[in-house]
Formats: sequence, structure tokens, C-alpha cells
Amino acid sequence: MIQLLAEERRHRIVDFLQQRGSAQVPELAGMLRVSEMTIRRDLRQLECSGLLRRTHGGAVANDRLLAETPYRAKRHEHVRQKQAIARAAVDLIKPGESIILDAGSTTYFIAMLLRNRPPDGLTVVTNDICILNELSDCPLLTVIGTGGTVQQGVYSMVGSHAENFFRTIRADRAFVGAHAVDMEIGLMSPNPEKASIKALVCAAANNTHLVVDSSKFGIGSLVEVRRLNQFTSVITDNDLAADRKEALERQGVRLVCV
Amino acid sequence: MIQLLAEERRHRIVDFLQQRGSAQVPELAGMLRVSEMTIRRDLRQLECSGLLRRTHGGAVANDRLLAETPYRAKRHEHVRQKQAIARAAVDLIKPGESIILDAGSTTYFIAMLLRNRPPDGLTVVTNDICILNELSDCPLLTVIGTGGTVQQGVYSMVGSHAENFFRTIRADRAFVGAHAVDMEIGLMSPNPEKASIKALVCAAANNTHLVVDSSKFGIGSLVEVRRLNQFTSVITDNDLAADRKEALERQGVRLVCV
DNA sequence: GGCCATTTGTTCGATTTTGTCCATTTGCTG
DNA sequence: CAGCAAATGGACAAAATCGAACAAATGGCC
Repeated sequence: MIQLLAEERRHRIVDFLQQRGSAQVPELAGMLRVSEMTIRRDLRQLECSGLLRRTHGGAVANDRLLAETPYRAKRHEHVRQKQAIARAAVDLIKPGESIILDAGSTTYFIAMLLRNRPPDGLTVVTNDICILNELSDCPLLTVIGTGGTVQQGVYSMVGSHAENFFRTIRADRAFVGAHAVDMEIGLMSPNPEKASIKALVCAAANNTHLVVDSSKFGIGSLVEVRRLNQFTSVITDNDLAADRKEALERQGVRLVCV
Repeated sequence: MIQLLAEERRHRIVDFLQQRGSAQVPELAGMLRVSEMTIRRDLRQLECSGLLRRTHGGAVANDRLLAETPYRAKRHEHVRQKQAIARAAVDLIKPGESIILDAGSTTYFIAMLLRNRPPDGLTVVTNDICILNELSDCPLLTVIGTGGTVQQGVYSMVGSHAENFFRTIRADRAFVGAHAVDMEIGLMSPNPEKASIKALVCAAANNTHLVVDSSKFGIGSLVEVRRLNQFTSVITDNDLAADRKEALERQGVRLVCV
């Protein structure tokens, strides 16, 4: 057999994947009589065209992929740190309290812990749709959604409805996530809506806890939200550089590293 | 076959759990010919995606995906009818309108249709968490959640927050679902919270459409919500008995059968 | 045939995944 | 509630996979 045309080869890869669901690079290389490198190049190109999804060792058909939106993918970054932070956060919660969970992946981990082992009589308030979704069949929790306009692809509710909601409640604790923590300015947010919500969340709670993994420190963003020493505590992981820890503690930040 | 692709392996874990309900680490390791450590890593990742729940020694299927909470199970009853009703409902929507989707399985089908082919500039208001979840990464829609207390296992938000929300808005159309439609009294609801919400949803819209499959007619429930002839239209399926159709039309109900 | 653009193959260091060992935690049992 | 076996997850090692860079081959075109 002579060499197939490149286009024909790629077509066969897609067909194979449609039929079998997944394929490995060596498998395809052997079947199509080309090198593995060529297969990898084909897969890369086909992925760009949206015809399949690459994985380590091969590729899977689009519909066989365990669904993951860009937002949800964030949950797989710094998982260890976020889980440790979430555990520390949950330890602060006492039975009968009411807490606010800000939208975000770290707070999502807090929600997952609460779902499995909820303290008695806990009330959870959140503007995160994924958290709402996870907690809404949990029999031991009272769960309250804030309402508001859904931010496209971010699974959180913001805007005037959400803001007014937070203006009318008072909770024992708020757990706030972060995308950016400037070492001097403190918590920052990429857009005014989120910034506004986070500020109101803090204002609505007697105790405020910033839950943020160490990779977010030293990153600036657009809108100033709150200085770190205004939080009841800042919970982060031990990978935070020692000089940064010192700098924050000099500012009077109550830092908890886990 | 040598070794499974990682993604494929995780897929099989999920499938296995869907079928059997639970699995142990050694069991999975043996079945998939990998070490137990790898299985644990897979389980950890899958737990992050919300596809299962870890336990000591293994994992159990996410009861939400498996045991089909009563709510989700409803999506699999009368699917044909509900889809047809949803299509008819979507045909009523004009570009630029704002609509309210009540919580329920038929309105969920409407949401899925909107997700795939949204009319220009549509605004969707809903108190259904599943609908929020599905629509929140849809770039062509403006989506607004009402807020409110989450009803356990029903994926909808009710209570004073949700009620106040509906008191402050006005939409072009509302699509209301039903569990029970008494032939004389009309739309009924099993509990006062839901009844209250449905009434307010109707009051907040210029046009109201009851979307309900024929199996719900002739079933009574606790709380009276609204007479059928007060709806702009009642959309149901053709399996509705002829004598019932006549009875309703005699009452002045604008009935649409699909 | 000769030339050029494109595609394919090869090598090798970097990256990712998987396996093994071991300290610690967990849940059961007496 | 102490003791124990099983399970867990961290750390590191081993293996597989990837991709960049460059060399070789292919195909079209004159």
C-alpha cells in the first residue's frame, strides 16, 4: 500500500474516533503507516478544528469527553492547596451559623466539604450557581441563592439584584475567593461587578475570611476591593514565599497557612 | 489491548459506578489493570468534577446522577410530549423579549432548546437551578436568577426573596409548569411556597403560558394557583382525552395541543 | 531533471503520567 | 478507647509521551 494523502488520513482518524470513542497514538500510527509524530501533528490540527479532544497518549471523541467548561477546569489547578484551604475554612464554622460563600473554585471546595459532612443547622448563602447546584439536594443544609444576572460562563450571579440581596442580610461568616491579591493594595478584582459584590459580601458578615491559594499573590488587577488586614483572617497555603508572609504580617494581616 | 487511555479509564470508572452504585479501589485497579494509586488519583479528579463521591475504600456514584432524584427522574417521563410542548413554546418567543421560566422539567426542555438556538437578545429569568446551570455558559442569552431559599432536592428557589424578586419585574412572557391540573379549579400546587411563586410569576408577565403534558390533567393537589382560562394559552400534548379538551374549551381556555 | 514549499521522520530533552515505598490517618473490633 | 489492619496520600523513581529542532522525503511546477 502506498501512502495516503494527509487529508484522507485525518479523515480516517476522525472516523475511527467516532466509531471507537478513543484512540492511542501508536495505534493510529500503526494503522495508518506513519510515524507517531505525524499522528500527533494531525491530532493537534484536528483538535484546533474542534473535531476531537487530545489527551495524553491519544485522543477521545468530543462527545465522550467528561464535560468540562473552562470555569470548571480551574478546579483542577492547585487542587491540593485549595482543598487544604477549604478544610481549614470549614473548621472555622460552628453549628447553627449562617455563612456566605463567594463565587469561585476555592469556595466550591468548601461547598463540597459541607455537602459531605455538614455541621448542624448550617445556612449557606451563595451567588455561585455551581455551588447552588451541588448543595441543592443536601438535606441537612439550608441553602439560599442570591439572585442576579448570570455572568457569562462564570457561573456566578452579580448585578443590582445580587447587590441588594447582600445589603439586606447579615451572616456570621463570609468566605471570599480571589483572582488577584496585590501585596500592597490587597484583594483586587478584574471587573467592577465582581468587586462590588465581594465588597458587599464582606460588609454583610461579622467575620470575613479570604480563601486564596498562594499562586494568586503578587498579581494585580483592575479594581481595588479590600485591604488584607481588614479580613478576620486570610487563609492560604504554605507555598507562599517567606518574605511575602513577613510583609503581610507586618501589615497586620492575620495570616493562616495550611 | 495494552493499556487504556487515561480519559477512557476514567470514563469506565464513571460508567461502572453508574451501573453498580459503588466500587472499591482494589476492584477498580484490578479491572483496569493499573495501580491503586492511579485509581485514587482518578477518583480524586472525578470527585472534583462532581461525577462521583469518594469514600474510604472506594467511591459511590453521585446520587444526583444515579439515583435520579425525583426531580431529575421527571425529565425521563413523557419526554416526547414535553419536547413537543417545549418546541411549541419556543415558537412563541420573539427576538428581544424577556421571558420567565418557572421551575420544572417541561420548562427545562424549553431552556435546552433556547440554549441550542437562542433568539436574538433574549433575556431569561428563572428560579430553577438546573436551568441556571445549563444556561450560564450560553453567550447569546442574558440570564437572571431570582434568588431565594433552595427547596431541598427540587432545584428551585422559593421564599420571600424569590417572591419579592418577581414583584419587582415585568416580563413579556412566562412559561409555567404544573404538577397537578384540576379540571375545574385549574393549576394547583402541592405546597404554599410554590403556589405563591407561580402566582407571582403569572402576575409579572404580560403573557402567561401553562406548559403541561396531558398526564397531569385531572389530578388535584393542595393549593389553588390559577384558573386555566386566565392563561394566555395552555400548551399540552394530543394525548389529552377529547372530552377533556371540550370541557376546557367550554370554560374559555385557549388550548394548544401538539 | 531541478527547485522550492510542504510534509514527514528522527533525535533528544522536557513534561506528564504511573508505580512503589512509607509515614500517617481512618474506621473497625474487642 | 486502645490496638490493628486497611486505606490514604506524599515523595520520589521509572516509564511513557510530547514537542521543538533539524534532517530527509515528497510533490508540484517550470
